[in-house]
Amino acid sequence: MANNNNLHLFTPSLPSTTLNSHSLVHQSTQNSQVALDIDWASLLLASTANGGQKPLSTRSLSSLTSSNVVEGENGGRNRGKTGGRSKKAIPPRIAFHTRSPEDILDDGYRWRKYGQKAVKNNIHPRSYYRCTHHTCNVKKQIQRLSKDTSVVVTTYEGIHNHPCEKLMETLSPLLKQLQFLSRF
DNA sequence: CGAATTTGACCTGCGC
DNA sequence: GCGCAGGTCAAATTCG
Repeated sequence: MANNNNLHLFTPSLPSTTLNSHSLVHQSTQNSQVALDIDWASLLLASTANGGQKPLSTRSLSSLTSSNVVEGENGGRNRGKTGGRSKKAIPPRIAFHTRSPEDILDDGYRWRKYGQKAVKNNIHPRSYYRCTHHTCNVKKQIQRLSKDTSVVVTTYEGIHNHPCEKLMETLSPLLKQLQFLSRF
């Protein structure tokens, strides 16, 4: 893991699949519960700042990362045929270890699955998700550890350019009320 | 019926 | 250069 300049690895374990957008409940190996507050936005920004320093060596972290996807258009079949692959953008990546019976953590965003792949040395397949927001190409990979099947590794790639939908859902009535009250 | 998921094919990068 | 492994696409299928 020493050569993962671009990947931040956290190992909180969740008792449930609910991932609050601002905090995690961290369960250590001794089963003692520790509240862990995380400022997600600053985490993401921090990883961005660290981002473009050096190319991430692929296939590291037991194949958690790879591909250095070219942003946006030109995916898929006709790639490379007509040449001209531009410089690779290396999006920031953050990996979470979570102890959960469920694979998919509810992080407040909506994700659409676009692939699943069997990974070497792991009986569990890796799932690939993309944010469903049309202007947002944040991706995440979900993989269960073969050693400890109760641990799910979630790797986020990129930064959301839109607010968390669930958070906005929760906050919008409050905001409306605030706006109403501020008129007085 | 539209949205989401599944799944096989295809593409790319890396190691030998 | 070749083969392997990982990542993505898109048609088919399933689900709400």
